[in-house]
Amino acid sequence: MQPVRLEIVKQLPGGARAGVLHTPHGDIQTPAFVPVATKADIKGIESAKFDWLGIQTYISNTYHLYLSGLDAVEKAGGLAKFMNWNGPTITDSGGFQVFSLGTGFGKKVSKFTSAEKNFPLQGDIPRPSAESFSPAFYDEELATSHGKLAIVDDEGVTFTSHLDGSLHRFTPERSVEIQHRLGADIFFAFDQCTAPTDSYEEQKEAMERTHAWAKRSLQAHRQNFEANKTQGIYGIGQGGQFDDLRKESARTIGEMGFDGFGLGGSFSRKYGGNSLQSALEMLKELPAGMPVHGLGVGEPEDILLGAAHGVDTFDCVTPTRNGRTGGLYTSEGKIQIPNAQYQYDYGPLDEGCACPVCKNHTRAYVHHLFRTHEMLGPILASMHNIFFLTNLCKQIREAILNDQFDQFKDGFLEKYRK
RNA sequence: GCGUCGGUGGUAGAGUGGUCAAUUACACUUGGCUGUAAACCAAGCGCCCUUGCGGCUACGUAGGUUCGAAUCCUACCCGGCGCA
Repeated sequence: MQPVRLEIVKQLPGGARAGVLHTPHGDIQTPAFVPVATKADIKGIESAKFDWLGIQTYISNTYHLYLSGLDAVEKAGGLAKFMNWNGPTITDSGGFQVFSLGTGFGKKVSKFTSAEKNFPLQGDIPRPSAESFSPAFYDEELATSHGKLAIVDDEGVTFTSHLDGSLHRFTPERSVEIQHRLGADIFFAFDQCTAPTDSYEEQKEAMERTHAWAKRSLQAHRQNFEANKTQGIYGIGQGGQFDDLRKESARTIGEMGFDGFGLGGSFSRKYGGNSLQSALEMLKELPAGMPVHGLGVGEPEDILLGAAHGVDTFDCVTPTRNGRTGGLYTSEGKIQIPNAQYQYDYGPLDEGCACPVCKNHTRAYVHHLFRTHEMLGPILASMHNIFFLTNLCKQIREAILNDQFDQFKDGFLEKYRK
């Protein structure tokens, strides 16, 4: 019996579907929004409040927990127990950090043949073979800030810790091993993330490397008998904004035998255009019934778009990062609660919102908390935002079940976009 | 009363003859945030306009020295401290 399985309750002709994602630690009603708990916490919100906010599961990060806390998590009995959470958990592979700390961070990226370089690898870090050091990436800004390097080669990734500049190395096998130790119900294969602005050649290279890493990640997982019974592994597809690459990637990953599929890439506007639409082309190429997760998809419009195509789960930092920095989601679009206009606004954060924050507090109060730099401000804002997105998914699910998805979507967007 | 130190933009506080409409921080105004190097980042922040290495008014008040003053001199006003 596979540990992770999607039960499709209803699927519309257009692709949108409502289902139940079964995991060893419980079911997830889909579509579902998955808050990000990078370092074993949804920033500012303890697990006891998760139910209250409609949180069914969350996703933590391999890279961050590897750098600090891995042993403590493992000794506690895994991510969920460590956080005193009795539901399903997910971990991301760390592939995004390679992108975020490497080529995606800053714009000055130059290539060189790293086989010529003599890296000061320490301790028991396995040195990659010279022939595997094909064109790699060197980030000048990172090198400047740490005096070190961020490198991708075919075997894996050598990187410097953003915390202390120390040198580390991830391979697909290493990422899987760490994720086994974290023990989440669902985890992701190690991949190479790209930016929408990357060229066709760069996307193709990253996609092919991701495929090779996916195969190795899957193999590393299947070889672990215990982990196979208790954890499901999702493969990640890449391809940027190029439909042919996306389809090829989906077919390749789709037939490898993963328990689920992740839409990879970065959908942030700061890296260029929006490649989400291209990524959604992947769904048509996947095996029927395979659960699909949208990695880093978290703007309401994007969740609606993804759900319309059949994406089952979405994770994103948007509710917590926006919330922490003063941005609130409302049914009439995003607002900046610290702005002067809310100083004497004694209405709820969002009219009609059923979240615990809106029931108990006013815009004027949250505005005041931000102005005075009280930590409760970012916390309340994050809570409201998370509820907004989990509730959006809940409404999407109900709309699908009631054959009213299109009406709901159009109605929501019309109001949201003002 | 005498002596002494000081009065700079919303606040604190730099500057002590030209490169000063004035460093910096905070405050204020606004924008951004999509698998979290993020309780963050960015822009603006005297007035005017045909927005320009533009004009005008500004560093307690009033004069003065100087080609040129927030910066030097004089008087006055105000404040801290010390002595009477």
